[in-house]
Amino acid sequence: MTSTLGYAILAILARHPRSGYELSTAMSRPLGYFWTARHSQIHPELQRLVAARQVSFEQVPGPGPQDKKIYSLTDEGLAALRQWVVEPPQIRPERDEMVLKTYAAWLADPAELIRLFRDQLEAHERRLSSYEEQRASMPEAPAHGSPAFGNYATLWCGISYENHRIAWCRWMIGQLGTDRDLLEKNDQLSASLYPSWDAVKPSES
Amino acid sequence: MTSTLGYAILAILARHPRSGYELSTAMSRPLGYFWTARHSQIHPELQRLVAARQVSFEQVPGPGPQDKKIYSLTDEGLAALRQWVVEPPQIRPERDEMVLKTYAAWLADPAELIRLFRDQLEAHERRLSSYEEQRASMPEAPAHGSPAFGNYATLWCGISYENHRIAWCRWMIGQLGTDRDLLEKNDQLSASLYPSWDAVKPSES
DNA sequence: CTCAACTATGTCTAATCTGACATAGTTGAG
DNA sequence: CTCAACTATGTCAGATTAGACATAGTTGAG
Repeated sequence: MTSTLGYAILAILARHPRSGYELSTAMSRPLGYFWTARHSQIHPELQRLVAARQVSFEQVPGPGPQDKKIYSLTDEGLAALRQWVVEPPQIRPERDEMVLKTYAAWLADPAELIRLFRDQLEAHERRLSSYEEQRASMPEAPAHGSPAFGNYATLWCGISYENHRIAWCRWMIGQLGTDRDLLEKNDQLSASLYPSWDAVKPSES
Repeated sequence: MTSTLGYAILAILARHPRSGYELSTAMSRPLGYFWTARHSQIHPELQRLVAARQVSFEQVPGPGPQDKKIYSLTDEGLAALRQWVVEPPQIRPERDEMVLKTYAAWLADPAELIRLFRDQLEAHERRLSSYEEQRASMPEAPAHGSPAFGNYATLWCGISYENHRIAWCRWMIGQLGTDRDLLEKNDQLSASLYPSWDAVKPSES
């Protein structure tokens, strides 16, 4: 019944109570690296969670114009979150635009592709350093029952992911950088569409 | 103007013409590993692409009840696809449910978590073997201008990704398997919510 | 012969999510 | 003082997507 976004909110509130505004800033960085939501999604979801008695709130006069609503988990919310954590995840279909571009990369100019992958490589290297910095200011092996374990384990995943992505970008740049195909390039790009498609088995995907 | 789904369709049609039905089967396996769509999404999108003159179709009496519509790229569609390939990808926010569960993993029973991560590990190992099989029946280094290069490069990415994921699952299982915290477990799980939250700096996310 | 699986195209509702719109007080830089 | 940035909560229109509904002929197993 509760959506995954709902559980994301519960997971943050389990650390400590927050306002909707604080939740939306938390969902951009660093938690936003694996789950994002705008405030326009968070506010209605909080109302739903309150209706479902999984969170409650307390009105506090904040520094801003309006009263802050500080949300916290109810016992019911905590129980639901605990149950959800160990359930197998929904199979969300992967939709990776870079891989899709790669699937069609044979149609493009290698020099332009190299530029694209160099930019990607830089972005992933930047994110990796940011992760490494975070790891440096973190205890080595937090106890499983402490929130720090959640931070530590997600960070480990992020570092592993960025390393994978960096390796792949470097491999692509290497592949595209060989001279052999740069020479063939012009022929290939000017070749007509479907040169002999009815001679090709459709099973080749 | 054209959506990413539109480019996914163009990318498949660039290999060779297909019907909407064939597109939807292609979008489940193996292309579905990085881009999925149901036929209920594909048919309307094809109508849009026809209206935009990026694809055209030819009616063919198929084996089924209705005429097959065989779609193929127009020159305009091919040009649009080529341009899109080298453009920087949209920043799609990551939404990884397993990592979200990991973020909240400190709340759960380590034994149940191990079960969860073992299942994930097995799933990723299965997918990796399927990728390795595909690689075995594939030329070593296809020319950049041939569709086989697209297959080869996406497969390389998939193998790298599964290796990262497998490494992370194994690391998690190792972390959770230590006895030290199994002993602490009962204390932690029965600890009350927010034991001293107002003593904690809210900056700790 | 019957039934299930496959081929083939389409529509519709509901959920999720983005980006814009709307309002409004505080704080600090120049 | 003024203006931008920040804090703070909310709504709404539109795009994307999943899952169900709808129809209907062919093919092969038992």
